[in-house]
Amino acid sequence: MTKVKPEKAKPGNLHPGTAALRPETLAAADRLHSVAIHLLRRVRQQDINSGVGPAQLSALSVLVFAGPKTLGALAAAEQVKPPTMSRIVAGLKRRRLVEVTRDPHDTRRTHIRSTPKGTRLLQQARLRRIESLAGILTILTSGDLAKLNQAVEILQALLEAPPR
Amino acid sequence: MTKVKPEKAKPGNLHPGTAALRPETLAAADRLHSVAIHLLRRVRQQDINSGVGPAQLSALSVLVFAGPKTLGALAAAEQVKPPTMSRIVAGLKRRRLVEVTRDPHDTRRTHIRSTPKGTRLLQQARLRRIESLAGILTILTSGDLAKLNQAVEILQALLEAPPR
DNA sequence: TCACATTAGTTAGCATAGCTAACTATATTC
DNA sequence: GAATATAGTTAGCTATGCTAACTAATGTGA
Repeated sequence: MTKVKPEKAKPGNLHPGTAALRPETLAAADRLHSVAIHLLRRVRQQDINSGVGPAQLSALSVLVFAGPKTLGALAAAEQVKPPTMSRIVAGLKRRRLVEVTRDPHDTRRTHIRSTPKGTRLLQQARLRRIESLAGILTILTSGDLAKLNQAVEILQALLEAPPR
Repeated sequence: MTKVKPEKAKPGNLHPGTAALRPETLAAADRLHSVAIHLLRRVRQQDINSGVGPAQLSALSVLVFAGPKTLGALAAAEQVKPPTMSRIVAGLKRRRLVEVTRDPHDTRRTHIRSTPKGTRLLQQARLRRIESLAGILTILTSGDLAKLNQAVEILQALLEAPPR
């Protein structure tokens, strides 16, 4: 947290360029929000077993699935400022989960990549999460699972659209 | 983070009492997991405007929507240990967002309730989140919105079922 | 070419948030 | 009434977020 203390805001004018939101859209957003929170809270418990903090795990995930990145690019991907990412990477490096090299053409830049150990650890942590979630989903009928998949597809498309 | 460093785990035996998970269930869990992460990451950006940290905001949310709680009950609701909640409540108290009183029948216990200021702040923060999410959902056709609502209902039921 | 501006990361210092261990104070139990 | 159990707090560690200020390297332009 920073020292910012607005603590005052006028609801209704938060999306200046957006027309008034319909009540049913707001209600849907509310329920979706709540369900997403509870879902992730459930699976997040699994991460304790990895022995690595959430920010390090998340950054490592980017490196494993999107390939090596410079520190700045990694910070941007994680929506975090460079000093924060600098420390997260230091932690990963200390645990030998990533390798850091200097760019030969621009020695200001650093390239960060997951080590085999890092990739292994991430895959296991990810599997634990996914399995814990899948364990919940097994109760579903195949029909309900299909409906769920449909909704996930809709949301994926929505999130890929550029933010207005 | 604590000093726990298992960093080793055997996938496949993580749910001892659970039969092997079907690949399509795992795939569905994977996609659902990913979409939930990106969704919440998007709305979480709104919280910066509240001037209160995420743990305080979340605890305040419990107090506003579920009513007053003892420190222990609040810690349990937030899946956090008592010392952690003790500090979170101290922060909320310092900002005059909650009131803390002692139980007259058992003076070890403290009762924590949101102040009007706390309730106002939370409602505004919540509205910002919901509106930012609803803003994304407005792109949807009413058919897609209905499908989404269905899926949310399915998930709600699933999460209310007791964890095995 | 050399001064200046820009860019990439790091360091320092602050606040928040998680934990365990150890403590205080109060209730409960035998 | 002594021992035990329960509710919270304090102390001290790690981790994660920020801004401000720094170093070092690169790019630009007169």
